[in-house]
Amino acid sequence: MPKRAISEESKEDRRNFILSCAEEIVKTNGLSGLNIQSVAKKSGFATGTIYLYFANKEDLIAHLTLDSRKELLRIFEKSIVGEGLAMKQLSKVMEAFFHFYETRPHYYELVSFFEKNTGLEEPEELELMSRKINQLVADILKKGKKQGHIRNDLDEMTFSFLLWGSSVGILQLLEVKKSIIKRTLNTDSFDFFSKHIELVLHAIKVD
Amino acid sequence: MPKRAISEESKEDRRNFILSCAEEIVKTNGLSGLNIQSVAKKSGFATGTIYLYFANKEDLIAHLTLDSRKELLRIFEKSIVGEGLAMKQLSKVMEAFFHFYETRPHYYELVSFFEKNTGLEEPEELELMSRKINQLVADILKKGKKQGHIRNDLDEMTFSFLLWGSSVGILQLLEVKKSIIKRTLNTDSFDFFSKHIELVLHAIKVD
Amino acid sequence: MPKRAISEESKEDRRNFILSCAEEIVKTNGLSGLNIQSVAKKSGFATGTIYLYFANKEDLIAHLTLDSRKELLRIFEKSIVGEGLAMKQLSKVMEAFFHFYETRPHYYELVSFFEKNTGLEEPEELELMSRKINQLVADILKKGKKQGHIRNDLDEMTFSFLLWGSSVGILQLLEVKKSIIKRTLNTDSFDFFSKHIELVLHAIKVD
Amino acid sequence: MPKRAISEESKEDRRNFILSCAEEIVKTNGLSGLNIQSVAKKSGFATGTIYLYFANKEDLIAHLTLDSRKELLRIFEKSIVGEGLAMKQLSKVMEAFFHFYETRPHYYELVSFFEKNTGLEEPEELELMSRKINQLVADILKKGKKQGHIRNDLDEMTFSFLLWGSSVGILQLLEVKKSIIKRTLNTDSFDFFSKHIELVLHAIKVD
DNA sequence: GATGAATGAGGCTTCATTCAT
DNA sequence: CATGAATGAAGCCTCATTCAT
Repeated sequence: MPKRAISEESKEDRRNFILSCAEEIVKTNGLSGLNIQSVAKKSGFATGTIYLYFANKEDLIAHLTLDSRKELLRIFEKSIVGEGLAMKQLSKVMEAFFHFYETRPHYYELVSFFEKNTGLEEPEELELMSRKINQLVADILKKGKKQGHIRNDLDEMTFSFLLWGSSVGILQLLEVKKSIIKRTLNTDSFDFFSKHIELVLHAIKVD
Repeated sequence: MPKRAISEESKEDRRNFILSCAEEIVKTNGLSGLNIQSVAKKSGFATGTIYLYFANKEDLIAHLTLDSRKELLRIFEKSIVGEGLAMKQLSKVMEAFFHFYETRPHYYELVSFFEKNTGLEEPEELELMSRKINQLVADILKKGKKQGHIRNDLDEMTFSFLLWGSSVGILQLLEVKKSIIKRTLNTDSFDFFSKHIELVLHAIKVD
Repeated sequence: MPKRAISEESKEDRRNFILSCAEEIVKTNGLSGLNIQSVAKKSGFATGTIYLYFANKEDLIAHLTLDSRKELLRIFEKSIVGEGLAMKQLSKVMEAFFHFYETRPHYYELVSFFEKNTGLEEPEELELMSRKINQLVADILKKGKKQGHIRNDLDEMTFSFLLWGSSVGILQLLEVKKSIIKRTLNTDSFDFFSKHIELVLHAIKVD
Repeated sequence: MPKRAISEESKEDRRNFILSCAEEIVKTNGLSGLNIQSVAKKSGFATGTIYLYFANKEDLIAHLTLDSRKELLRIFEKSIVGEGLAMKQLSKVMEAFFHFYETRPHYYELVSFFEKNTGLEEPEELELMSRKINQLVADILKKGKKQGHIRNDLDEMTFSFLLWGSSVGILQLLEVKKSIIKRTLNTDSFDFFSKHIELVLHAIKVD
């Protein structure tokens, strides 16, 4: 059994290694710059070997996305530790999102990959992570309501979706128009995103 | 009715026809499903003919985007006609955005095309349209401040960018997760987007 | 008749104009950069119009070459005027060749065009000009023999061909390796070609 | 007999095979008749396979040229073996050139390929071979001077370049005008080229 | 398991030439 | 005569995937 366990483990390791290589490529060249040959080269494996670990390119991308979301959930959970106030927690989560995003300028390409390709559904596990992230935000909301700081007439799940969508959209905008925004508004990216946070908090707080 | 004028006109017509064919393809198959050959086939022209009207594929995409933005501006302008209150105008503009978007599920792919391809800058005219749209929103804000309905401590341009980014993001989310949202929240797309409008208005209104 | 004559003339003019435009393109972009569309654009005519003056692209190139050779003959003839000594005349002709060539870096592409395209024969008129140029050199040789300065055991026509071939070859080499030659030999193009002249004269002179 | 070595070797073999197929095409149809598809077809590989062995068409042409030059150097070296007199060696080298060329009517197209395409530089290795060939001739010259048979006032490198250029030019002329030359001069190609050799030797010999 | 050579369809673009007006 | 829009074959190159070893 030990032997098996070891090889199981190393297989998992190799899989993760390939994934990390792929991620680096996406970071550098964007999703469109990702191809199996380059992943093989970077990881030191042969082309065919990649297909031993992933059914196809799409599967690889799915796992790339999944990993990102897993990490995002971890980051979110860490960000609210030790903070009692829901409003503050929300703020922390959003800031964490900003920082997560900043190191992954091409992340939204991954996120949006699955609907760009007609008929492609998100793999199940991927959706699970999304739901967990959603739940985390919804829980904060609920807590905020109890604390009396957040409007009671606000569906938690709806807000969670809206927050996600709007935040991703603004980070995309930053990615696309960073220089224009900087020039026009005379602020840096974080200042800009902070305004978003401020507006969101304002929108949901009890007057 | 000089001959010149006619041919000029019909040339413009054919150009627009090609553009509309391309748009249809994007609608159906997404941007990644757009290729010159398919545009040629759909429009009934030969491959080379497309290149008489557009310098290359990128140029065609640019004009696709440009046309969309032009129409969006038109729609925005029309949406606020006859409405005196800034808050109402903003609401109308956002609703118009929703309806515009609903008929162009792949529009954001166009919008984000130019930065996904490293080094590709937005053509000038394209940026001009963006600026005009931004200005339209900023003007409404300014008016709202005068009317005393919108917070004075809100930079108009910043808000304009944020509104754009968040709205596009939410519409993307709808596109990607329409069914999940419907299932989870038990609402339709417009209801969902209306919540976004409501939150935005709440965020900026004078208490 | 006047009218006809005029239009005849202007037709010839337009033809020459097109030719000069084509030549300029070859000068700038090389023969491979020459295409009917660019000739049309540069000359201000429509694409189809070019085909009213030249049967096809090949025909146009043939006339381009023909014109060059005509001018070359003119230049050769002028170069020997007023010079009585055959050896000096030969020297003058070769110098003239160098200068002619220098302003037409892509001339040899034209010269060699006709055999690169399998089965293509030189148009008759083109050959006539070649023969005339050959004759001019042969005549100088004959004269030089009479003057007692040039070896009698030298077939004039053979030499004429050899001179042409070797000189074109050396000018091509200069074109291709100008910088290497300059660097390696520490001379300029004319110095280099002068060595060629010197060697040729040395090779044929009576000891 | 390690497996690695075998596959390495066979890979090299296949590469050479592709090269030889390409060479045959150039021989038959000229450089302009060379296209990747035809190389693939002739070699029995798929289009994409060619790109496993050569980065692009240009690279393939470069190696075609390189191979030719390598062989030319080999031939030159062999041609002078066992011959002590520099003048005789030069003669042998030139004869060898003639024979080499005769079996490669399109060789000069390869040689001149790299400058016809603006901005295209000769690959380094290619230049190295040129330099070696040049050096071989220069060495013969030097030796001839020592032997007292070749003029001392002759720069070896200059002569080497001139010899190359003139010889290539004459062989090109032969290629283009073989039939005219035959008809006009009543000699065969080798006789014609021999005259060139004779003139060159005459030009450099000590009187 | 691992390899990596091979595949070949697919996509972009060019350009000589034609032809209806 | 002149136009210039249209053609479409041809060529370069990429890359997801397969399969024999």
